[in-house]
Amino acid sequence: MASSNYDVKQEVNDKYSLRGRVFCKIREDILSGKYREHEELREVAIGEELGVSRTPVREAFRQLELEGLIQIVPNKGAYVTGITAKDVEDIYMIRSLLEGLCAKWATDHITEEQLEELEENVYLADFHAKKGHLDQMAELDNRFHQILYESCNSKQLARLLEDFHEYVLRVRRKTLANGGRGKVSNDEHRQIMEAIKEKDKDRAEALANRHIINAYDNMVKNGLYEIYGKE
Amino acid sequence: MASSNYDVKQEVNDKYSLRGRVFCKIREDILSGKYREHEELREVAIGEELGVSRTPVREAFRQLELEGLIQIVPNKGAYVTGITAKDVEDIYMIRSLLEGLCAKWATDHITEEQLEELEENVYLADFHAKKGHLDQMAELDNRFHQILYESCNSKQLARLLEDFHEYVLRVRRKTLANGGRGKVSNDEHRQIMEAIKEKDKDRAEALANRHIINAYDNMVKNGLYEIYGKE
DNA sequence: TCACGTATAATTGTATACAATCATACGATT
DNA sequence: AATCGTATGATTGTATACAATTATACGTGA
Repeated sequence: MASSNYDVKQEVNDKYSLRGRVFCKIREDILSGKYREHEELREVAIGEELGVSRTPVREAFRQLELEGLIQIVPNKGAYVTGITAKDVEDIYMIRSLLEGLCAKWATDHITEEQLEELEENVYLADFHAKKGHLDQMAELDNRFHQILYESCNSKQLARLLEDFHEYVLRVRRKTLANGGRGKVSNDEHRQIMEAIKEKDKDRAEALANRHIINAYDNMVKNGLYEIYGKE
Repeated sequence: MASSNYDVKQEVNDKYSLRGRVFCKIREDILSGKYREHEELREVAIGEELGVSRTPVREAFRQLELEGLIQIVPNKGAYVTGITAKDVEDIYMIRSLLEGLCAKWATDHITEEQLEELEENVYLADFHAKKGHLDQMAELDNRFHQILYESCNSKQLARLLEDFHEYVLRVRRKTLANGGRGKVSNDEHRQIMEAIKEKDKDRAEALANRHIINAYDNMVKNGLYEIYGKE
């Protein structure tokens, strides 16, 4: 599962280079929760763990800082950024608008192949929802949105949404594992897919908008973001 | 003028440290057009120019890559990213939505002081518009939007908008220097300010939306983005 | 003349060494 | 006992050295 989540960065940051590997590894460790919020990351420790010197680690840190995953205090250290409840709410509201725009643009630019993959995705997800296969559901959900990003014909928007998508991974993973939402979420995917298929871009936009808001509401309803600080 | 544009990054990247200075300097040189699109940036050359070694330069490169200003090809080099006409269009459309959201949120959270500074800003800009003071107009325009970013009560949204705001600086600067738009733009600022003052968040959102679209339309109308490639 | 391969130079990638800064602990002074 | 100052250790910041990779130039062969 992790593979598809981080592949996204390959273009800008090929993970087969040392630096790329270091970057991806630290990022994965943060997103997976291995490094906790406000934890201090030491250059040598991480370097030794990954078998590299401080240099690649430092460069990875600079990037992670700009991604917002860590915060570097000059001459002091690097600390894992805490995501507050407010941050999560903001990001979902922003994402709602952007996913809507993405769906609208995708309606104009999606290819036959991409549309078919969307249909297949929804169909498969239906199956896994019935079976209760949470990992596959998460994977398919990722892929559904990824297809839309790819088909919106905008590198700028795609880059932005990919960043957000990953940023809330810590939260989102827990959300999908929650009862019922997987099925409902996929129904919303189907509606979005059908709107795009019928070239109704305004409906696609509105549905995508709603889809993200619903995901957020569901998260709040289940108190899933109490895990984050109130600050 | 440059000072206020780059101050924004101070928080994440204090410019009084060596690395911060290097980062800001290179960024400024790219935004100002000193380094042209697709130009290759060599670590030693820039290091010598700034009187530092390759290490801080490399770290700055990593950040600039993530900001989208340069692209690093492994084992080859760092190249200034070209902004295409399509990129500019996309960014304005995205910004339109986000500036709208920002204005909406600002309506709820703006303080008396911030509102007063907005009023003062609009009043002053009116004066400079009549006098044809383009530099001051640009400065006030930056500040107007910056105040909104600060008053929207969302670090996430503010960070995003600040990034975009800077990203299109190369374009925007030319736009404002264009006849008439300065005055019209400030009129739109006034309307937005008044909507916020009257706590009409939906109107503020719609006006802010429109404000960015208008800026873009004006740019297109004047053929100002022909300077970028068509790719 | 053109194509290919090798050698050399240039540039980036990584590791290490040293300098500067910050945190901690201990002791002196009040 | 509490507080301040200093000393020591730990950590980051920067510079440099070396390795790996890539680009260029030249020469050889067809």
